[in-house]
Amino acid sequence: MTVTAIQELFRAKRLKVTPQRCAIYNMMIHTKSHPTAEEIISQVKKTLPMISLNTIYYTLNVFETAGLIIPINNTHTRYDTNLEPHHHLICVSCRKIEDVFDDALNQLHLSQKPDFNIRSYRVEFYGHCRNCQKRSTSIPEKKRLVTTQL
Amino acid sequence: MTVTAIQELFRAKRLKVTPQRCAIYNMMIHTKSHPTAEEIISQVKKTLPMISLNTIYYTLNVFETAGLIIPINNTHTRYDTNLEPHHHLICVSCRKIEDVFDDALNQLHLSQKPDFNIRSYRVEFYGHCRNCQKRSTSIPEKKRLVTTQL
DNA sequence: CAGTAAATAGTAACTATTACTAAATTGAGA
DNA sequence: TCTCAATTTAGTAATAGTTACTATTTACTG
Repeated sequence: MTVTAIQELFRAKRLKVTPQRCAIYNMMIHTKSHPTAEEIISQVKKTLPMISLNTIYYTLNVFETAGLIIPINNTHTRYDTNLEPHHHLICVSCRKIEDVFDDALNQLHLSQKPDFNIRSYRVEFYGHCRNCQKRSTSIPEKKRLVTTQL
Repeated sequence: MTVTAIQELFRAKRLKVTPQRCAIYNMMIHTKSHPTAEEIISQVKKTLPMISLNTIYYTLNVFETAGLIIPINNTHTRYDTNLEPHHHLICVSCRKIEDVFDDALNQLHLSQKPDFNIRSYRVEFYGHCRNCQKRSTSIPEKKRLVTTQL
């Protein structure tokens, strides 16, 4: 993805095009790992030395709200005693986690990666729950509101 | 699951049987949600008022290492720009996240829950990577070592 | 029962993230 | 192109989830 393609993507999402945003997104799509905020800033600082962690978090929030990225983890660690394959519906807006029990999903196999000793697995569906579909853009649990439509 | 069954489970895993552990595990398997440490302690305090958050975290760590629970989230939020269905191998020991691209896994469907507007999904496989299988019990990224075998 | 290794709970520290805000920058319209 | 309003940036400070350290207590082994 070229820099101009990134700019077009931002404009399509009604996001302002700033050097910081371009650098952050450019870094993120060119890394194979799933970077943390710290990993992002350490890379981006090579081209934008003055960038703050604050901007990283703000921008990640904007990207997430715009549907450009998905956070894999989340602040509050949640624990599950059910080790059987079962699955989760995660509302990206209000963060609620709902269980799903589905036979077809309980029989997944992974032929590749034989050297990885798999203990369990789960499927996470990301989307908007019934409530958050009504409220459309609101983000109840996160206080900082970003007025970008999804 | 009865209290004696819990005690037997602990002994089978070579964990010491303490009132705190029994109360924590008992609370966790009797809740449908995926409780956070805060939610756990607020419940457990009803029977063990003196229990500390410290013990909650220590015990959760023990349970996790023993393979009794799986944390759904994690401290460092990781971000992913790849919104296409793709998947992750997560080492429960060293926390490394590896990508998996598998055609069969990219065609999952969820018939139930029609009121949840799904944007994307992913499969997470939990287990031990090649390196951590050798080292068996070590937990590189977490500093507090729990000498419980898996 | 006695000895020992692990567990508990308290205090303090750490660290990822968010809040607040003044200054700078972007994009839309004149 | 210039101006202006609204957003974005980056700094400092605060918050909150989690971990570190440690003295005391408790649970298991023999």
